[in-house]
Amino acid sequence: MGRLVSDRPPHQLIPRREVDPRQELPSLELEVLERWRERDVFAESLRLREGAEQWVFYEGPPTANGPPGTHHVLSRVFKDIYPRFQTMRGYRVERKGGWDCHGLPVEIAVEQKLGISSKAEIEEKIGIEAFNAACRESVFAYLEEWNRLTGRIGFWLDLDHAYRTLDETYIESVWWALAQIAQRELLYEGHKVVPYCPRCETTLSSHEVALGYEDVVDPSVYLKLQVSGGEDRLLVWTTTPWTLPGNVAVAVSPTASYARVRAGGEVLVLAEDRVVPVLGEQSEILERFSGSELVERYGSYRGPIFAAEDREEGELPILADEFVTTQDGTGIVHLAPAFGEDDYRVAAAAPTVPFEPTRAGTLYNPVRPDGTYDGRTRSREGGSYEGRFVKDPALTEELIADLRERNLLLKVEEYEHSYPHCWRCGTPLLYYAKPSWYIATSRLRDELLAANETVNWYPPHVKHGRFGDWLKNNVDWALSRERYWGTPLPVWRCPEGHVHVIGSFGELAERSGKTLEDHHRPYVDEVTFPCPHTDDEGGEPCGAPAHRVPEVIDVWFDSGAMPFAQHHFPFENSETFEERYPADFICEAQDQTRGWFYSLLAIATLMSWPAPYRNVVCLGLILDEEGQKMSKSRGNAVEPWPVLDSYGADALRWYFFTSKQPWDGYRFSLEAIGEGVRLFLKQLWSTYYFYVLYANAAEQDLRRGGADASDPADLPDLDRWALSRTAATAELVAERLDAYDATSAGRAIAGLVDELSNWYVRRSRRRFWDGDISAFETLRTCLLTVSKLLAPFCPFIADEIYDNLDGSLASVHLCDFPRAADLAPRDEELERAMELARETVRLGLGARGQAKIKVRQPLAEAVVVADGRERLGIERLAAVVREELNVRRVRFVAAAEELGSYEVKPNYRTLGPVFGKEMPLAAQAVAALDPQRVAAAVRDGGALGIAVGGREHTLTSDDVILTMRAPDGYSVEREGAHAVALDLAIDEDLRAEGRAREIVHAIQNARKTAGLQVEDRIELALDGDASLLEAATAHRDYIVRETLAVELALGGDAVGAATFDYSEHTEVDRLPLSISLRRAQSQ
RNA sequence: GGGCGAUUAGCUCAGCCGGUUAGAGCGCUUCUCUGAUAAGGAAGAGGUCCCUGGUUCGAGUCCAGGAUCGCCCA
Repeated sequence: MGRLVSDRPPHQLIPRREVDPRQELPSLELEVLERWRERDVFAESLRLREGAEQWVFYEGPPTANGPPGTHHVLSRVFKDIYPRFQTMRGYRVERKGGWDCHGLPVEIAVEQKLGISSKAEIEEKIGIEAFNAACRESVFAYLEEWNRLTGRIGFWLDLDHAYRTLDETYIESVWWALAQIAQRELLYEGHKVVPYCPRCETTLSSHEVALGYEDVVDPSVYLKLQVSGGEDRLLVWTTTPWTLPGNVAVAVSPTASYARVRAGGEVLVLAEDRVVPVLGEQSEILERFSGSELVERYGSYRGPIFAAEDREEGELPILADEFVTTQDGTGIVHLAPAFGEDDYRVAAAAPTVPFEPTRAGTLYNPVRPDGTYDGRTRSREGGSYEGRFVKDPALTEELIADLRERNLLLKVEEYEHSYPHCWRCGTPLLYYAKPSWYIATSRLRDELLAANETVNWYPPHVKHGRFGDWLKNNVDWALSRERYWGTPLPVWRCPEGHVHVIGSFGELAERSGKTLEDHHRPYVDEVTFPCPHTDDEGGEPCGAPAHRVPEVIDVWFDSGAMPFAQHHFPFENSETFEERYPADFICEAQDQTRGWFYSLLAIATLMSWPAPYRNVVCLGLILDEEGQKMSKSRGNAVEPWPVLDSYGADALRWYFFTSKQPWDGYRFSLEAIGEGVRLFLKQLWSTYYFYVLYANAAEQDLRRGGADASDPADLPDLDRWALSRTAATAELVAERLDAYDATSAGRAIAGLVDELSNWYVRRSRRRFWDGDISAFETLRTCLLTVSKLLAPFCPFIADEIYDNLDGSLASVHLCDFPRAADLAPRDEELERAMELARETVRLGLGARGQAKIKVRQPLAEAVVVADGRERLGIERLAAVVREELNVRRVRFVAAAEELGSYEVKPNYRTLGPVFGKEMPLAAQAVAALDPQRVAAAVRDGGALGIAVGGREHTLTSDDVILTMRAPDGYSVEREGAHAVALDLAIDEDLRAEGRAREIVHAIQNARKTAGLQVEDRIELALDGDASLLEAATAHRDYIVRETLAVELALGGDAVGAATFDYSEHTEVDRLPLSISLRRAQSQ
């Protein structure tokens, strides 16, 4: 941060400290962090807005049981920028942190640490109490690192009062919500078909399933099931014959084509595509019809396939559903809702199947949790399969033999496929319906969709795309998990089956007479109370002992409850909750569409509240430079700390904000971060450094000048231009940030900094050297405005600049965001004029380049072709053009005839809609006009008509585009309607001035080589070619002034090299020149 | 298999309501300027706007189909 200049009384234009032009940004950031801490800036920024209208942010809680990665930095900086912006706009933006504490990932981490891998081991070896204690500890293993990173990247979040989903208050709010849901009769016990290991008796996560795929050979069984009321037989294919006792229906594809086929004296029905593969070339197709027609025609078949003591012979329905394909098998599948997810879904939806998912008892499942049949299924001879393991090959043989005996079997083949096995014990997994608690969200589908309509999504396509589709296809929320570390499901049930949902800890204590300090498992499992259920007439309560069901709840319910649970609503803080509902802004990665974005909306809708958020920013994925997903196993993950240490947080933030729209995902590139540092942060820093350097150098002048700001109207055009551009940028940045478009906003700031650095400062150097107060005022105002605009993006460098150039508040983050009213008024005329002047300079430099004449060589005249307003604009800034092009005069020519002739083209954009199909003819008509007449007419506002297809049209100036044609014999650069020509004649006078400038340039280089400071005065002697000395004599004052020479000796006699510290021989214009100089002793 | 998104210069990205010679930055080549700036300026090389159809007077832009990549879901 440079040394503090403390002996200096404060003056508005004089910075507090000097600045290191080569400042390392990461170390600067650490100092700024320290300053924030000392001045308690974050808390102060909240205090400052006390009583102001709230702008609400919800933190989606991460889990702290692993280290934070680069993708977390991404979401955290986006969670930071908008709250900072809105705070500066005057809102009060509380930023309560949060931690997601429960769930399977935590349990798995603990299992690994303890060296166990099954539920049995948890319950028997470790015990739930010890296991959960370990989880509680493990979940915050990386809390320190999370907090450190959060601070380091400048994410202002209230970590001291972060909510935690494991807190008692949090759990109680969740229970309350579930009790509300139960009261609306939206909570029910059904089944969920899950991958299940019958040996471990445990459900496997999809990740675990993926671990255990193996290629196996299973029997592939073709069944022929006789339709009701006819002899035709449906050909049904399955590779899991053990599921046939659970069969309740068959399904076909509604759209596929099916065929009746005569084969071996029977008529079989199967998908037309499958006739040849299954039955061979010889089969005779009798008839074809679609799946829907098949359903209509047959309706049902004779079942059940295996007799059971609780099932009667009768008819089972044929259903149609899209999930059935004709890629293999027969295009007809059997449905056993207990053993297949599709089966379950289709059976549940069909009114003809006596199965209602919300009534647990209606699911037909003849297999026990250990993978053996219960006593119900009967063989052909009436024997029982009780106790037989369903995947036992011997049993499979018996089942097949039984089918064959009953003439239900067409054939058996072997089928090789990839099938999931338990990664722990190798047992083939069963898809098996496990009892599970659901929330009937599908009944609220319309409400969910309506709530979604009130939300602004960024990017917008998520609303009716990914998220809207998900809501449209909503299925009931499978809420329960047969695990340990989670919010216990507050459902108690008595042996009679009466269910009671507890809505508060107080209620539980009252009913049970027990008070718990920790409502996690296993403690809560031990609490019982007499069942309060009464029958419909009232009367005596049931009174049987009610025990809690063993499940915990889905962690997504935890985090989705955060709008109220973080405040322990409704038990306390009702007002706080109501003030902070809904959120104005949330932001997470796009994978949260089915996660937090959904759980928030679903719970709010279940509570009959409006949508819990108004604006959602969905971030994309971070890929590596090759476009590959970052992963630890692949070793291509970029860790945040090294990036922060070498480039800094501002650099990383800037990259995320401005390199592209965040929802498109990133190809993470250190090079791109470095580019942002070089082209933006360093450019800003050196502009700032320039100001500080010269303000300190011109201290005396600035003090004399007083601190009164000049009247903007009196400022030079260049100043007014810089201020106007700054105001324009401020307007745009606020507008873009309001639209959650940090990318465009940031790029606009970068554009402004570039204009300040490469145009304003470049054009104003001399004024700063001369101590021109209005230049200092202007640049300071622009830099301070930039620092405020930039504060939400790069909070560190912004704060440093503000603190040094102003510092009247403790931090830039306590300032108001720049408003139009506080800034100089826009002067759009001037902005356009400057644009033209810069264009003119560009063309002029091009002309110089073509003529190969260096810019240092002055020329007599630049001839600019411009007319009307353009001419006025450029004329206003002629001094700028003159200096930049190093010409003595700028002359304007209005008519281009002097430099060339016009060419006229039609403007398709305006003429197209008028002429439509006739457009090509109209274009021809325009091209046929005499360009000079068109130019004249347009200039004088005269009218010019064309006639096309019998239609007259009067051309306006917008309807034609006039361009310059190449002239002959001039050095001219043209673009569009502008052209610049240079007078290339160099007389003696110009030559001498050019040489004087070359000499100055050579002396400046010599000064630099000699190691002198910018402000050092010198004694100087020049010798060499006579014509150079002549030029030096002619421009003596100029040379003395530019090189800060207190003495200038010319010619050989004057040079006694020994008395100079530094001396060199060089060439100017290929003529010899020797330069000798030394620092002047006194000034 | 379904849904969503992406595809523009060697690289990273802009490109508005469809308008006729598609832009910027980086990188490369040549030149140039410079006492804040590892910067700036000029010129050059570099494009089948993924492909195929369609709509239109006119398509990078709108529509359909396809390809490739990514994500989500099966």
